[in-house]
Amino acid sequence: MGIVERKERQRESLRQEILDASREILLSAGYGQLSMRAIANRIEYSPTTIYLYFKNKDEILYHLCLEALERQFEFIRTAGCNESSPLLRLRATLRAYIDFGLSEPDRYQITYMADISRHVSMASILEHGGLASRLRELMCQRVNEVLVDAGCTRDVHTVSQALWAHCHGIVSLLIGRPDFPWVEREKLIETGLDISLNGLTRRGTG
Amino acid sequence: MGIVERKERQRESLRQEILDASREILLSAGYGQLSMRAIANRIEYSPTTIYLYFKNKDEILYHLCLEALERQFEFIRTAGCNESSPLLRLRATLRAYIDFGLSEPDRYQITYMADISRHVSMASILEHGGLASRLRELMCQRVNEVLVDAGCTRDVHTVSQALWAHCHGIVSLLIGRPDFPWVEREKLIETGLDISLNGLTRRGTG
Amino acid sequence: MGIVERKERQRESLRQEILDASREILLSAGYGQLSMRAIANRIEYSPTTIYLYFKNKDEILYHLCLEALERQFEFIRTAGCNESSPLLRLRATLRAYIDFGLSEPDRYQITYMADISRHVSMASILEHGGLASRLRELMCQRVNEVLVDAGCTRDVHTVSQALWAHCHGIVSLLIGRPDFPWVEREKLIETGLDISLNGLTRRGTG
Amino acid sequence: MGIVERKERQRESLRQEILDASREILLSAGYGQLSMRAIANRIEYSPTTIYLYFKNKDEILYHLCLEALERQFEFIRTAGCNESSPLLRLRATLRAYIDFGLSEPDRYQITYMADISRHVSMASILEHGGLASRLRELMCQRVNEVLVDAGCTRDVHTVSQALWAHCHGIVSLLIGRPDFPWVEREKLIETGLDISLNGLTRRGTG
DNA sequence: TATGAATGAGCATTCATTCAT
DNA sequence: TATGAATGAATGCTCATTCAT
Repeated sequence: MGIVERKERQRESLRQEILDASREILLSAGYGQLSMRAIANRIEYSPTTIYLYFKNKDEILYHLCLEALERQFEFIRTAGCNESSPLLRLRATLRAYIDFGLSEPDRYQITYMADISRHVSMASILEHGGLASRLRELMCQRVNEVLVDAGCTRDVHTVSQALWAHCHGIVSLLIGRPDFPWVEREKLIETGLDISLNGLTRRGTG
Repeated sequence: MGIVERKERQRESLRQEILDASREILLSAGYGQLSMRAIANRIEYSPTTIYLYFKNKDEILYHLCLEALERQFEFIRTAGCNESSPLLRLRATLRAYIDFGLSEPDRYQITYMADISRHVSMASILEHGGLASRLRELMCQRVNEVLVDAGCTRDVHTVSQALWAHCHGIVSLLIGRPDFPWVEREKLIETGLDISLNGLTRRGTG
Repeated sequence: MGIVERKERQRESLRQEILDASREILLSAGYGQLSMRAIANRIEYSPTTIYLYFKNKDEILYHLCLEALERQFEFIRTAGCNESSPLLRLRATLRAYIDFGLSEPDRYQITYMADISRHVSMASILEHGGLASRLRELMCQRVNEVLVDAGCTRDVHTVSQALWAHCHGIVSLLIGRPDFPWVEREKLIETGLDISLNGLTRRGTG
Repeated sequence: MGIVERKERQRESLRQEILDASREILLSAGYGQLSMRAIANRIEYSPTTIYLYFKNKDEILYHLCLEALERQFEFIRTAGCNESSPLLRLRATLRAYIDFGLSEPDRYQITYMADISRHVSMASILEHGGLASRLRELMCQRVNEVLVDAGCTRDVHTVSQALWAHCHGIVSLLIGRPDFPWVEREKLIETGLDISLNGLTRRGTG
């Protein structure tokens, strides 16, 4: 049955090539340039061939989102497991979130592209396999540990969302504005995390 | 010379109508729907007419960005001037940044839309009239006051950029993910600011 | 206002050219070959131009049907008015029906093309201006005169429909099977009418 | 040799399935929907397989026509053989023609579909096995009997063609315009035959 | 016998833009 | 100032067919 398997692998491989090509176009040239022809061009197949692997353009977008989310979850899931304190575990998780965005900027952005969410039911993706909610739970758990440990009474969901926002802000600006005169990237990230995490366990002003 | 002036005013008025129509389409339907015909339809003129006011579509986008930036600057500039302490002034400034984004989401997003920045030289916009740098300076000044006041030795640019990122994260997520189960908006914002500003003047972990 | 009128005429003229070209393609090459490109080719304009005159392909088909029906009605309406007897008037009307089909075979066939009726609401066309019902009424009236005159008790609607069918049979076969070894056309038509009309006023077998 | 025979039978069986599927699509959805993929879908084989049984789409159409004609001939051939008079035999033959069209509208229409005759050499079909000419001869023979019997001097070919046209008119209208407010079908058909046959043996006006 | 992979040609339609008026 | 006419280029998608297996 080696033949069947080889064919299977070939098929999967081209399918992945299509997704890769699409992602590359999406990020390098924008949603407006993501045409079936452009994809075909890049993978050096005819446009028709794409339809043998995906029903239509929207399905490509759907799987692009799905795949991006899966990668993100996998990347972040195990981060900080071995850290000794709740705060370090949380910090490692946030850092992993940022690192994923910076190391796979195309995949990161895809899940935030407005044009895509108009063509793909983001809801259906976000709930697929509970990926999104599992990520959210992971974050809440890490935050909760810290709050408990510090005897802090803040609402865990509020804090989680705020921290998510902070990290998203850093990633999306660094990715989206590459020409801006940023300070040294590592310093910016660590300072950002410092500020957020220092402030987390201290009595607030508001 | 009243006639010339009136004509000038009329001209300016239609020009503004075009920009308004474009911005509305951009936000309600997305960049993909922003066609010259769609704009023409909305202002109830022929598509050709638009070319009398703007050289081409990209020029519309350019002025859309410009105008958005001006509004943003105007909105933020005076915020917090009357506050009594450096920290409150900074907080007011950051809050104004967030409030602008939430009250004029269309204008806010325009300056961050990836599709647009591909058609418009963002650099030229950002430097136009020094708007961007003036905003940056304002922010740095506010941050500097706080750092000095607190005897904190952090780099002012690093902190400024981190805070900007935090605020941008909050705004862009709230705008971009309206369906997400956010905690109460006011609470999220204030908690976010608390965390950032509390952490700012405290000795960090990193 | 001469300019406006000239423009109006030009516009109407190209619109008609489009319809003519479409009809010609339809009949010479079949529905399957009726593409916007083919039409454009024939009128020597770009495909895009067609959309300035018709909203889409279906609208072209719709107007093609409409126009064909109008022509047919106009052609048949006055036939036989001056004839001296009811029978001669009916015969003239039927003959006009056949003659229309043979002299404008393309227009005749359009209203019977199955593929078209799948894209155009035939009902809406048939009832437009009551053209179809007016034609039906005309026919029934002519038939009724004959039946009354001959003291024949047949149902007028049944007879009308049967006669219509007979004429349609002659036209559609002569048009649709040009290569068949038909007897001399004039003889066939007149014999067909003879048979139908002779039998009409005679007591039937069934 | 049983194996060979079984294979032969299997082959013939799939071949027939293809024709059946094609005919069904043709009538239910129209020529425009008759694609190789649609056929393949319906017979639950791959599109490629069809090419093992038919050289191409046109060949399918060709055999569809052929088969339809054979069925029609078979249906009509024996009609009226037992009738006692020439007129009743002719009437039974015409009635059979109409009944075939109404009971197998798909097969009937196929031989008259304009789109098909563009892809299939109708001439070659009509002469295949002399089916068409044998049908014509049958009709002429039936007509001739009547004319002789009635001492009528009309040309037998002219009359045959006229009667064929009459019957075709009835069938094609009833099939092609199912939504038209027809009088009761049986009555329409019998009246049509009455008129045609009554008029046949009576001295004409033309 | 049967099929999956692949493709070139074609389709209806939309868009930004130009031109003459 | 404003527009109607026109177009070339592009888009997503379908189809009949071929080829290697």
